[in-house]
Amino acid sequence: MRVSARGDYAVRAALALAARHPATVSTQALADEQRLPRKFLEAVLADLRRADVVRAVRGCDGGYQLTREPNQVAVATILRAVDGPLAEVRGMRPEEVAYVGCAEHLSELWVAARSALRDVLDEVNLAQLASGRLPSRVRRLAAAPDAWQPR
Amino acid sequence: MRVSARGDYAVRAALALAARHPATVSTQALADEQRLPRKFLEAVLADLRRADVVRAVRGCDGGYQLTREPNQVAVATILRAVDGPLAEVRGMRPEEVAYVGCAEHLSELWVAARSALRDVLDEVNLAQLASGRLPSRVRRLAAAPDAWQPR
DNA sequence: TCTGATCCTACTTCTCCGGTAGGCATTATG
DNA sequence: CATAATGCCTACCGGAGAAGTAGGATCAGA
Repeated sequence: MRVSARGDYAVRAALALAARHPATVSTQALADEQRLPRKFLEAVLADLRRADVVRAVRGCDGGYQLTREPNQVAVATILRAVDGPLAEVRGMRPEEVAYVGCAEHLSELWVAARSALRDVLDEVNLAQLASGRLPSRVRRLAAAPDAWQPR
Repeated sequence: MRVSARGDYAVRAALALAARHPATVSTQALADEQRLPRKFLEAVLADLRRADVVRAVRGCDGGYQLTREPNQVAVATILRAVDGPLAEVRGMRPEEVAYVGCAEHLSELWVAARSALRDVLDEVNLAQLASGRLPSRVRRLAAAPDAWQPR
């Protein structure tokens, strides 16, 4: 799982918007609050707008606001909007890579891995993440013995 | 989760080696069997050798063999050997990214996602994958309602 | 009209990815 | 000893994407 700077910034900006929902917040304010490069964030927010996650208000006193309630926006939705699909194998979707011989069951593994990812990222929304009240299954994953240890 | 061509090829080559374990198999034979570009596969196998996943036998009739039994080699081990860590956020490990304000709980989410990935990729080994006898938890993930549907 | 926003296009710099080429080192076999 | 098959090493290439940056056009409220 590779979360790019775009993905990271997008989630953080969305969280900042969720915290002030339904107010309108400018790029500058978001950038200051989360210490993000403003111009780059602009491009990221444009992605979120095209994906209909946020709405833009132009002109003086403009900015962005979430189009839905924070508890209706999954983190996965944001990540998909700025980076592509959650899981890819050689640039293709896991279910569409074909294997021969002893590798035949490999697609099943990739699909299972994606499914595991979805069970986390599609099930956590901005309201939960902002408040720290994550679903119990997710909390259990993060609390696993070596979860915070690198491998 | 982004599995590169390197990762995909590495797992498939390892599976082919597992199928003939403990025989020695040449790069050419592996490439033919799984239809992989031979020269590129050479570089991938070099990574696996440096990670001590396979042993190389030089000279005429040389090739590669697994250093351990197929049921002792996790898929995650192979992926880490050729692509880096399973999970990265902005090029860093999930546990070492720091957040301020309303994004404070974000690391917990990243760690949970990595943990979910590990629960799949670290728990499946070459013997299971070659035979298709995946752990029940993994099979259940792949059998989930929309697991094979793109999102 | 002025000001503070978003929006759009373009550009840069750097790194990685996928792959290829050629030659050297090693070893079993005839 | 010669040969052929193999792994090993270095170098190279073209394309794509990542992470920003720059500058200006456009829009709306005071």
